[in-house]
Amino acid sequence: MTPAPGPARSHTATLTDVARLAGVSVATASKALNGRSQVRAETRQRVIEAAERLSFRPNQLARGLLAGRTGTVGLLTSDLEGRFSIPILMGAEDAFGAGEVAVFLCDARGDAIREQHHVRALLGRRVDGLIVVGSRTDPRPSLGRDLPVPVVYAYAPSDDPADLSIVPDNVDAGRIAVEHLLACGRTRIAHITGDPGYLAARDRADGAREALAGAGLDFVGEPRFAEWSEGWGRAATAMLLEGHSEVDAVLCGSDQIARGVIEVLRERGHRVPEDVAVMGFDNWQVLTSASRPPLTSVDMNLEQVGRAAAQALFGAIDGIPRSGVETLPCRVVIRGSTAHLS
Amino acid sequence: MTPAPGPARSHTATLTDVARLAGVSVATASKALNGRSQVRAETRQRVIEAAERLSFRPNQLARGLLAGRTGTVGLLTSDLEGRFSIPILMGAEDAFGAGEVAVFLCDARGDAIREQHHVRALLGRRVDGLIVVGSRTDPRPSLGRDLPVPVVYAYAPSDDPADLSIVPDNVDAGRIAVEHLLACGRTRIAHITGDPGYLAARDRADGAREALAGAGLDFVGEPRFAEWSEGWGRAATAMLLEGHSEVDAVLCGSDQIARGVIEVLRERGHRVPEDVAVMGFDNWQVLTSASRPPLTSVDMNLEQVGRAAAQALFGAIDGIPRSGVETLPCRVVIRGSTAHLS
DNA sequence: CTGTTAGCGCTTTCAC
DNA sequence: GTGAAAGCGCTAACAG
Repeated sequence: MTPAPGPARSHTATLTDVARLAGVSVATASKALNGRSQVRAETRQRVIEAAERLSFRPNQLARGLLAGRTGTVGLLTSDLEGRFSIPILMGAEDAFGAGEVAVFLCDARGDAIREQHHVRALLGRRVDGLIVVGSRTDPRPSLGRDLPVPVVYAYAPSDDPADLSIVPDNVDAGRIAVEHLLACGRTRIAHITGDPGYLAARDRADGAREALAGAGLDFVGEPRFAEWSEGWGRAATAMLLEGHSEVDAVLCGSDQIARGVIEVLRERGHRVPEDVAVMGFDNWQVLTSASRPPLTSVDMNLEQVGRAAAQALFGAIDGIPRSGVETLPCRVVIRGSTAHLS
Repeated sequence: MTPAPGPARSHTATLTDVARLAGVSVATASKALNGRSQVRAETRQRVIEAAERLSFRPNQLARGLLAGRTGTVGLLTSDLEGRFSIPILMGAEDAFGAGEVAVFLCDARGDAIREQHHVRALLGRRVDGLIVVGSRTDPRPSLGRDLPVPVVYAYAPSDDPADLSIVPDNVDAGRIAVEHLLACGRTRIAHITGDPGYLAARDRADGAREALAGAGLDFVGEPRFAEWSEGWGRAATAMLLEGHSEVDAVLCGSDQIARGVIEVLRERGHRVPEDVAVMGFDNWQVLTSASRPPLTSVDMNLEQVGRAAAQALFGAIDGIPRSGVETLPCRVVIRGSTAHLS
């Protein structure tokens, strides 16, 4: 009368089995395997051997039940296909994987209901904490203050300042991008970027303008906002060249836009980088390295965002909470599409 | 004397709390909440209200401990950054998320040691099953036959035929690609593809050649194997045009290669698709839709691979194991880069 | 219909 | 040093 038509689980070895085989009590077996000091060396050895023979793995469920801590965390993403979630997720997985923490992955598909459902499920599994990964840097609704476990928001900050959020510093990203172009001797810099509804687009533009102002300059023409696409990069470049043929650098809001920009520049006989330097954001390898010339780009250090979020969560679990929005610096990755004026 | 400097867990409500508040025994509370029939309606109501007031969530650890089933599975990837793992992972997450199963994500970073470590950790957490996601379609070492839970391999098949593997049908993919080109009236078809060390490259070429043979044709020139890159696409096209200017279609081993091919074709004054049709594999949106013209490509249906793997795992957990390598069909996504000859 | 009892696998006092 | 016993939160027998 087996409980179910279930799997032929050949009774995974339990501590009781180990203890019996070693001829000791479960208590002693437990102590022996967990390195407790109150065990005779010879006994410990016998237990360890028994455990090995049975390929015993302690049941973490039972442990967690007792300890009140499960060594698991929930990773809640809103869109897995988006390419920003993945590096963050990798960073987090990395930081956790090093320790003894396992990660539950849940994708809410951008749906609040689904998200709520996942949160409840995760809490039922008694995760020790939650990381919420957004797909854009605009603030998102907080999960609330009354959760029984700490939460860290990554990439997309929570709209509640009492929560802790870790995000890349897009303003600074715009700043260092322009600084690089200035260092290359460029002074007539245009900006072609993406959807103005994205905070990232506005932040980058703001930072860039700030850096220009610091050098007593401004953009050539107004920044052009529209779409994060190659097509827009092409269209905007055509327009730009008509009004401002004196341009010597184009800062693009994304690598995709930059690809389009470069393409049209070359078609129109402008050499990159000799005549016009081009740089993008995101440092998306498949685009940057296949570009002709390879594309200089600002890397948002997303893996680091993930790692930092994981570490912050650790801290919060251990009772050292932080709050507010913390930003992480980005970095310029220099390739052939920008170069010093000779 | 709290157990640890741990989180200020304000004592998450337990079934005992609910029972006390409702004025019944834990057993009755359990029955009431789980829809067991032997409870008076009025009592059940009282328990449910109590549970709600305490925002009680049943502890899945305790449940799992008792049931011998945890409702969790492990998803073992070898390279998260690779773009093939993600859709598969999404499909699997999707199929599971619909039910009551939670997914542990582990990335082995292509390292066998790390993988082994993750497997042990997952078994310790008593997952009900494992999905192993590879990053290429070449067979990979089996995790072994003596695991206490069922395993399904996705994308990369196991080298042990006793295991169950779900993979896209690359031979058929090559076949349907050529059939599409033939349907477009093309007969002088060249093949530029990636690393010959990849089974996927060889399979696709084999399938393509088979379909050509069926029409009494063969490739124009020998298939050119080298790298999965735009750069190789460009170089190979230059070579191709020298020896075989009569070509009227190029089947590319990947979308990246196709992008390079199209670029050089256009530079050399060949119209796409009027003079030469071009198609790729993978249907990687960012590349296919930004291409000029948009790129026809073979989609490997990876989400479906993930979903199928999840379903197969369900089956195996319920005691209906399968084995061997099962292939799933791919599909041609037609865009502007291929067109009927007028 | 409801409550008592036992036990899932493990760790932890506390006697011996 | 070692073992007996209690209990983490829950469900499933079995009594009442």
